[in-house]
Amino acid sequence: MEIVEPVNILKHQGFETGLIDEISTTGRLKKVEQGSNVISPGIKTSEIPLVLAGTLKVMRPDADGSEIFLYYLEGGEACAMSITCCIENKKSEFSVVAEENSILWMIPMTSLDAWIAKYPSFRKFVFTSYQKRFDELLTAIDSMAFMKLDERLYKYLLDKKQSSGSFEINKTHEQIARELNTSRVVISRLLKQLEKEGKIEQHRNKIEIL
Amino acid sequence: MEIVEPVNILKHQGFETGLIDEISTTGRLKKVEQGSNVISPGIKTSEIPLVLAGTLKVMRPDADGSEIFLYYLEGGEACAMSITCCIENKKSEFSVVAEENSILWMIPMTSLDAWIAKYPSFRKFVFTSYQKRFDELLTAIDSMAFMKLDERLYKYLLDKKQSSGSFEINKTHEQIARELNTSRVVISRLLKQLEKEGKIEQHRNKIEIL
DNA sequence: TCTCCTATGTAACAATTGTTACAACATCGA
DNA sequence: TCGATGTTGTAACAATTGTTACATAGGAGA
Repeated sequence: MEIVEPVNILKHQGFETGLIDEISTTGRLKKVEQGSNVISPGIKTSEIPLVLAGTLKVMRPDADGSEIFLYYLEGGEACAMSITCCIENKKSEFSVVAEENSILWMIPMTSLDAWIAKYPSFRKFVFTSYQKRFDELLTAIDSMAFMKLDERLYKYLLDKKQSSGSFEINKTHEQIARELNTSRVVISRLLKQLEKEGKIEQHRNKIEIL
Repeated sequence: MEIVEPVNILKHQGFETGLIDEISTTGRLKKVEQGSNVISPGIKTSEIPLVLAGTLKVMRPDADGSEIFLYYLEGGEACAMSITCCIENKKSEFSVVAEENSILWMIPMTSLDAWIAKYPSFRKFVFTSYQKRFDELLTAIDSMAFMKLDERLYKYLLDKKQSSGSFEINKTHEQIARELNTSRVVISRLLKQLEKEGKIEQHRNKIEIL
């Protein structure tokens, strides 16, 4: 994986140098492997993950173990839901998993409130994060409320392509089915249909977007 | 409608007296009639509505005019999505309608950033608002992803009872169908079913929760 | 090479939700 | 009182999605 200098990502957010200093000295670097949990549902966290490299996947679990895909967090983005969780000291009601090997900067929540009060750029950053996540959740709601499964599936594939920058998606039908909260057979059926329509090509463990 | 002294609602949020003064002098009172639009999709707003009395209904529109119900805003609550909208100066991607005759305190966005920097209680208020709305959106997602329509409908009725404090719901099948993004016939069918199960009683333009 | 395991394809059927059409009934105003 | 309009009930059918069962194929490792 590309080696990332945390400070560059922070500068890119338009943070004041004082803030960058504070973040650099109070946070810590964390590397996570693909598939590993960053935040588990039902657990209190005291750190906010800021993505330096890689991609995190945010999921919503329900009572009986299934999890539905919500959105991806990419470079420069922080998990807005963690922020409210931390500030309110509540258990998380979502899960965050590393979609690829990723590098994170973990920001302890103790400093958050002070930074929000002190640095305009940090306020801007936090509110922009909220705005983005609201948009993502609303988009997820749109998909579920207004789109049929075949459209949702195709949108899912395009989102994945977008976030990974690759035309190839290395997932099984089973994995996709779980993220869209349906069954494998249904996904196989719809993928076949997308293939017939010339939108994708299928290989073992791999789907190619055309 | 009950007459409300704005200051009491503000005090109830634990706001500092300085903040209460600022809000009282920079905001304005607004009365809205049941059914009237408070925020329309695609429009920029420069004021945040804070509910003093009554209930607002927040909806998500899609391209072809249908709107799905998201959640209610009740006394003491502010519209979190308006806050990000205002701060980012973006058009709203949702609509807010008065569910009953309501009294609002409109807070101009110009002061927001300063108050967030200055008043800890206001930061707390803003982040609590965000937390609540995230929760509501996640709950809406849960409903759509994991529940069948009959359960969603019953949950909708119970939510409505909860927010209005009344066992009677004055809505037609058609209205309910629109908010749940389905058709009237389907709602009639399911309401009949709920009636047979002894969960509700139906009258013209009115549903009674048992 | 031969198994074993996992991934994918497919058919048949069930359940849920959506659509169309029409009947029955209440309410309101002419 | 008499339409006109809006609300609800119901049947029949279509479309979508979910489930079960089994077949086929590819790859990993003994």
